[in-house]
Amino acid sequence: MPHPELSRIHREITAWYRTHARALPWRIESAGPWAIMVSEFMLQQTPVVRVLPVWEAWMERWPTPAALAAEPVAEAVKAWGRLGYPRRALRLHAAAIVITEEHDGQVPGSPEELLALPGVGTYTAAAIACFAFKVPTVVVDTNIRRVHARLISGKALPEQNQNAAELALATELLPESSSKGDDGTTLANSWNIAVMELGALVCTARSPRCEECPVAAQCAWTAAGRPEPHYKPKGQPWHGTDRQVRGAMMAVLRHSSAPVDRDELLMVPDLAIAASNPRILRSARQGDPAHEAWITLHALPALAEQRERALDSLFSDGLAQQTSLGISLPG
DNA sequence: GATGCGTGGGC
DNA sequence: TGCCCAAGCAT
Repeated sequence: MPHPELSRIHREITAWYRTHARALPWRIESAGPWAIMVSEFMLQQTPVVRVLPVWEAWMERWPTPAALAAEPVAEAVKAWGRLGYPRRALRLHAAAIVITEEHDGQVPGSPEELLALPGVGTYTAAAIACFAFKVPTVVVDTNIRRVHARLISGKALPEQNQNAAELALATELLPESSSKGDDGTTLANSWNIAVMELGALVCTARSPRCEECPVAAQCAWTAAGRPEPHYKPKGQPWHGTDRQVRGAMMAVLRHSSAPVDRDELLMVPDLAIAASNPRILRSARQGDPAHEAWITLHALPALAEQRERALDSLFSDGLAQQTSLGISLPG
């Protein structure tokens, strides 16, 4: 059933967005589909403040998909820096190649075509279509899910896994796109970005700023007395995991101009041994990021077997390759 | 559908 | 300090 005050909620949240939205560079008028697509890849599980400088450098260096596609994928991985989840850099590069070869260098505008690109899933396809091409499609991300859970369903948090009911709810809540603005924007486009921003700035996961919320009076969660979550989010282990070792190995590879010897990557955790290693000594200048990466890797108390496993997973993900000269980022 | 996948900041 | 979280995707 439709929410009794839905059109009021549409107005309140989109009006709030117009006065409170952050001025992000991929939101300005001149930001094209590629700029938006790059931002969406980087923003997958990574906060805006950390994306900003990397996005600026990326767009400066690769202003078009073809520019990125023309470079070895290792350059993309290095430029990705410390954003995390470096597989995203591989996929963005791969997507740039597909766009260059199959879409005449232009980011496609339909959710279906976007979905076929590497690294583009349901959310990213919808987001690019909505924000870059003004397609009035349903967008569902973690912010939007949380706002819906509170505002409509009266719960502190959405379910741990997105389900069909959430998609159905998001579809019901999407405004009609009967009238278009001068730039082709419909209320549906504005609604999607506005709800996301509300979730990011006000209706946050922890310590929501309900006193600043434009729809606090309509909020089912507030009306219910803001009950606690009905489940405990399960934290991801980090210390001592393969992921930690992978991350440290990737940092070494990013900073290595030459291929790295396999035995050095797998060297047993021992700072004394590491510090006496000729390669590491060579980079032992003060503040040298390459040296820092080596020290970090060899300070990890990881078993030899675990290091083998981590390295194998880098190979199978395509983040590292074995050449006759040693291990390096993929060509 | 449950897992694995980085990184760093905030509380 | 340790834990939680951040515009998900692929398998």
